[in-house]
Amino acid sequence: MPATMQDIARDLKVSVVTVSKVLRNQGRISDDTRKRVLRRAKELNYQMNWVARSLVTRRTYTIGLLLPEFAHPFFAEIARAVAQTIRPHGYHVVISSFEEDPELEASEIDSLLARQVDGLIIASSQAPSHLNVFKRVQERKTPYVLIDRPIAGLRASFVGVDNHAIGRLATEHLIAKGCCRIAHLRGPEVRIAAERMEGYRRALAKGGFRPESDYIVSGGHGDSSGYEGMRQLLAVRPLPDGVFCYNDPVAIGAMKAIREAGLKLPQDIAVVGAGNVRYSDVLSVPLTTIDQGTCRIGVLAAELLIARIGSKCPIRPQQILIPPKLVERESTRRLA
Amino acid sequence: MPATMQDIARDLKVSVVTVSKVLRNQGRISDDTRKRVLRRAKELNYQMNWVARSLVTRRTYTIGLLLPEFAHPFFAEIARAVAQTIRPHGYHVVISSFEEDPELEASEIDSLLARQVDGLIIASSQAPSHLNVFKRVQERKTPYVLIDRPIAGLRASFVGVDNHAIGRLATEHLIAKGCCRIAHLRGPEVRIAAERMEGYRRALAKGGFRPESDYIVSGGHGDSSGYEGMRQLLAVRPLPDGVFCYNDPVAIGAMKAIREAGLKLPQDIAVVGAGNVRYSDVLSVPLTTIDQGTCRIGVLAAELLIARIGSKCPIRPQQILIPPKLVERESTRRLA
DNA sequence: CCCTTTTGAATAATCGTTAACCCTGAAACA
DNA sequence: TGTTTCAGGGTTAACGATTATTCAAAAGGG
Repeated sequence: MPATMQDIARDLKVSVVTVSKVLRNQGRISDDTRKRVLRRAKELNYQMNWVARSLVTRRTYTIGLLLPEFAHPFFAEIARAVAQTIRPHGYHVVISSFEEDPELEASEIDSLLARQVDGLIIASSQAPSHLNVFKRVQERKTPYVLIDRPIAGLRASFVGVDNHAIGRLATEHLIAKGCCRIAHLRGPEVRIAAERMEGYRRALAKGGFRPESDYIVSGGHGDSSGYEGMRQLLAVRPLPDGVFCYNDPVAIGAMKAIREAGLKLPQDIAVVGAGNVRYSDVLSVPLTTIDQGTCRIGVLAAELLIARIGSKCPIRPQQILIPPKLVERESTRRLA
Repeated sequence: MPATMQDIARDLKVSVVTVSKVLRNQGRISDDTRKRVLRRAKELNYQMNWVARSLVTRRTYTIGLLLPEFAHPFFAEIARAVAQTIRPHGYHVVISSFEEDPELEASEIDSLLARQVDGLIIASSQAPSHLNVFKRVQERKTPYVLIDRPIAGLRASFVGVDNHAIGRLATEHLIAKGCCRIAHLRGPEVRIAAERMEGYRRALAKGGFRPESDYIVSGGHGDSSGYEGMRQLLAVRPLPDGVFCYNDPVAIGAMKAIREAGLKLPQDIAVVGAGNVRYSDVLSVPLTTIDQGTCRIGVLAAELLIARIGSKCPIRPQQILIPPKLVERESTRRLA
């Protein structure tokens, strides 16, 4: 039903190629013809059929964005940044979330490849032992950039935050604030969480503290696991006077538990989160957190990908680690 | 580089069509041929080229999702629901946000049409006087569903919440809780905000209260405008003892202002939000709010759209209003 | 006036699949 | 024996663009 180049060409008694050239501003076309084509195109309300163009140019101007879940503010923010960064280049983003399910992730990657996306941005949940999907991506020579979660043993571009530094910054801050029994609500069994904990450990050691295993509680990445983790910590004696939480939601859950226990925040227990998620400054006790430059992750990943798509010869993988920044708020504002 | 049906056909000395038929489970093919094709396809790691298929079938199995901004939890949630609902049907979603800019919205819609999406889901920011974009969509006969924000004068399918009921529910709840000076922090100058306010007004009138114009403050939809709006309200005498806020972020901002003023929540001022956004139950004073069935909006819109795409003959537009539900939490839990 | 350039546009050949028809040989039926 | 029927496939022509090549006419040059 919508007009095609053929319609324009027929009406004007020129060839389709001529129309195509005018519309792309390419090739030698007389001013007269150009104007007639343009006019007729406007009259017919012509819109390029991108599917047809993609078939021959092998470019869809579409990139796939694969996220564990995009209701999570962190990933939502990244999605926004990616979309805004690529739009000026004429790209669109096909988004998909796989709910932390590696198999679903793999099948979605294949699906996006079949749709001929020009590139992929992935916050992957694949175990380092299951990298077949990525082999398939590489065979196709579809550029891709990993974000947030690096994968050991995969030579791929990556944009993320320095998780080790997050743990270090948070812990050093708590030490500077005079805490001497610093606990850690760590995240799930993935690399990022391990790195943050390692940063915490190093900072503790450097500060002259001995790490108590009672002070480290494992959990997930939601506020409920933060809440439960904190309840567990509240049973430990002596009570910790500072907690570094895996991320902001966990910290928010932890703060709830602390309040419910009748303890004062930050006087009795100081809390540091990570992520600088929206609303973390609007809580009853605004949360001190480590900003991971969420927005920049999206922007940089997108720019990196676009650059790779643009260049013919494959550039060598590039790793970008964004240095985190401490954002001090009330949850650690105690007499130092 | 990736294998095509031709590669398989050549290797097996059959025609491309035969391969195509096998891969689609269509037509009469002997069991032997079928198996050989399937085997070779697997060997070559064959993946359908959806662009090519789309060109001839005129189906991309892609829908466009247009949102004002998807870092907002409300829209992020909808996006998730939409994506999950359409995935089982083989659809993918191309997402785009237009930052509340009607012109950008229009150009994105055109852009998505050019990409031959099978359908559109839009939370539009178009003024009722600028509906040319939608005329273009209708001309193409691309099915679309409006969400969240209805547009007067547009015969289109719509899924949203009953905003009038939201205002009513919230206000009646405050009245039931014994508030007698109920203020309203209203949203921006759009229809939804007006409807919520109308619900508030009606409920007030029905409860026998006279609406004071001082008690209604206009604002935006972010927490900062809630904060400032509330500061304005705090200067009014007599002080309100209950506030119905346009949405949860506004309510969160308002609660911050109330706390800063040294007032007790909910004893001095009770607060009701709307949206039941994540984290609204994890605040220092968990927020009483009106649940708009965010997830259901996404699911229903997606199902409606898929149904429209599936049916040849255009079904008549369908409007779905989801009844909101009160979620009572601490921010209004006072002696009734 | 003939030859070379330049200009402007047409032709032909894809791109990877699918839709609509057509063909062939063997079994079934009369 | 002649006619159907049907299984199992092949042929041809799109789909709506782009790229590469070719070509005719006008323009320039000696």
